[in-house]
Amino acid sequence: MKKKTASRKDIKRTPRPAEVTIDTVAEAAGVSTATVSRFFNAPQRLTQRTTLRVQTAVNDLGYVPNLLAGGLSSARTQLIAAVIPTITNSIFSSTIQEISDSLAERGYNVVLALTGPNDEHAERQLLSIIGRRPDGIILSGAVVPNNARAKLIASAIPTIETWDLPSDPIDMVVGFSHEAVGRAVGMHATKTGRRKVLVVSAAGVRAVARRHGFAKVLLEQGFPEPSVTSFAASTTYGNGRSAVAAHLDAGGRPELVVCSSDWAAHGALDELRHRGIRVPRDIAVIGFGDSDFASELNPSLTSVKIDGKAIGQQSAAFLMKRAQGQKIKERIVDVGFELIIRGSG
Amino acid sequence: MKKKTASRKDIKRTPRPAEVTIDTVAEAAGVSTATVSRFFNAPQRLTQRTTLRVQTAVNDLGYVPNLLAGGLSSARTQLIAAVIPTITNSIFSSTIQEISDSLAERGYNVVLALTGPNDEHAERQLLSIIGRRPDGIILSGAVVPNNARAKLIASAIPTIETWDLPSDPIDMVVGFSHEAVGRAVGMHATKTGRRKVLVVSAAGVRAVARRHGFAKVLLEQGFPEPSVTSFAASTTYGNGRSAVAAHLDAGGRPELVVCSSDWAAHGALDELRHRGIRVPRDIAVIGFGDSDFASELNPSLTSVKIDGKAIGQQSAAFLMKRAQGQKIKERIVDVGFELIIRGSG
DNA sequence: GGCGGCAGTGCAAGCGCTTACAGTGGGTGC
DNA sequence: GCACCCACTGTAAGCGCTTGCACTGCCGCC
Repeated sequence: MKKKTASRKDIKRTPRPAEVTIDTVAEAAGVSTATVSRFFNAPQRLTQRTTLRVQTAVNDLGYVPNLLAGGLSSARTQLIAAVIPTITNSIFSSTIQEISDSLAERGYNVVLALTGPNDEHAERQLLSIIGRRPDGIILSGAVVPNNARAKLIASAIPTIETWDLPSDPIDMVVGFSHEAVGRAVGMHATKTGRRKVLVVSAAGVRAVARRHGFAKVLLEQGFPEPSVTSFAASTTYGNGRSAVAAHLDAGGRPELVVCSSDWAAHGALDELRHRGIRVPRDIAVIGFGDSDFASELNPSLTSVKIDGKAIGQQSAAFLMKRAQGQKIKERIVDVGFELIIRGSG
Repeated sequence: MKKKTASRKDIKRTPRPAEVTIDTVAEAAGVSTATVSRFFNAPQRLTQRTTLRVQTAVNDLGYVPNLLAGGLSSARTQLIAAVIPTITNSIFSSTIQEISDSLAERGYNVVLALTGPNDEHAERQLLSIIGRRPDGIILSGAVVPNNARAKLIASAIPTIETWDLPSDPIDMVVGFSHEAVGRAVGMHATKTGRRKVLVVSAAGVRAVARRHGFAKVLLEQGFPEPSVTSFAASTTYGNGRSAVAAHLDAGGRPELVVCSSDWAAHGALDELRHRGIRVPRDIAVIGFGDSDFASELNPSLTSVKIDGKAIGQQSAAFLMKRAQGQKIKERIVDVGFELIIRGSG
């Protein structure tokens, strides 16, 4: 539908509150906007004299470049999205911290997408994240719904799945096999001959994968199926305590308690001590995560160490390579894990 | 400098990889871009028929609106910045989580600015955050350098200082008085008559404020000055253990150990038990933060409860009010705290 | 039958940057 | 002395949205 329209040149609209823009600075410095832009993005291209003039104008005006405009124009947002279930007690925080630390000086920021303890908000969060056109997306512990997965792929945003080794990766992967962790713990358990096991586990897919790997080894070695107490979200100190208490009260007499987090293991340890049960003589305890306190407990806690910081470093390196337009041949990195055997068993 | 330039109409530039834009959708749906925009931002303004056509086009094309462009155009980014020292073991995570949770369904995302355990990166991070033009900035535990403070004010971005009650606020405040917390703990200590105190404390300004409030009350009541063991960053389980161990080994015989975190208190508790010292009979222990495990320890831990979630809720409410253009009269909210006295003293 | 009102939609001017290309001027080689 | 280069700097066309106004057509009312 065509219609004749008056010229807009002379139409007054309510203007939005003026902002100090690159034009303001350019005028003040007596240069073009391109030069001001270069001052921030390619300073080595300017003469010292020009640099000084722009610097002065920037300081005088207190100019802070609008990264939205810059990002829109350059198609580089300097934004990395971190997709995790929750930020509270997150085992992934070391990874995020490392990514932020190693990329901050290049001007990157991390934007969070919290998908909820059970991925309730995964789809909504991912859509909104894709809308922000980050230069990279780090997925940790969140399950990506199919619809979002398709959009993620279509978006062509570099994506890294971490803390796992998915069988059908979206793009890049930096992680380890939870199944293998479970098997390693299982091997250790069978080696020490502890037949009756209580597993205190979260219900998430990774915790379940570890549990399966663990149980598999036990069964293969002719050990009985372990008892399982499962919790909806990630396991806490309180979960560990109450799970052990309930199990014992119900007449369970385990020789080993395997927990899906060090917190839970810590709670288990305290509950056992509280009941006068010796660790590891009567019952051994194994955690997961090798938290900072694991080595300081009494007895010190046997646990599985994951190098979350290394995952962050590798992920950051991947993203920087992509940012420089390099192709990455080996897109899957297994950072492995380490079973650290300490006093608790 | 004017110069004659050829018309650019016919100049070919290397085009950037095409993106599905609002124009693509508009064409596919047979409507204008304005209508597509309204489909996302004011759906109630469209007829059902139009809505359907746009919806179909959006689905077919897998269109995800570019929020950078939208933000630039509307001057609303739907981005909230959270400025905190570190994401690992952060006491502020409950606040951030709550802000994200309560604002996510309105399309907001949280972008992080990690200033470092001792605010090393505060200035750089704040500048980059201001550049992203968030709709709000939540400051928690970070000390804002003067230069950044000036730019923050000039930016006119709604800013909320949390977890403290600054004497000269930047804008809005949702917090409590650390000095008052210290005094409350001090009152409790003097009431129980424990004269010799060891304080295990972080070196940050808020922990120091609590320590001062605490010491002040002790001195006022004629108690001796407490001993202090100080740690650079936030205090850990290991810090608590080693501080207590070192103090006792050096011949200290405190009647009360006050820690600047529940982690440290937990470590202190374990160290005392390890040495066969009874809590609270011989030595009492007090923490800070009322972590989830505080009530589950043996003995349960006396601690100071801060409602971090409430801080998040109030902050989110403030931001939404501002977003709707409302003026806020009472810009300072004291959420208070609660000394929870449990078994440890 | 004419008219005002109104709901729905379109037009097109920005939002504040980046960057491909185009000038400009001084230095260099012959 | 002149042609070339090269290092800097400027010009201006977008980047993909939002939104103030304008326009259209339909309804209800007198």
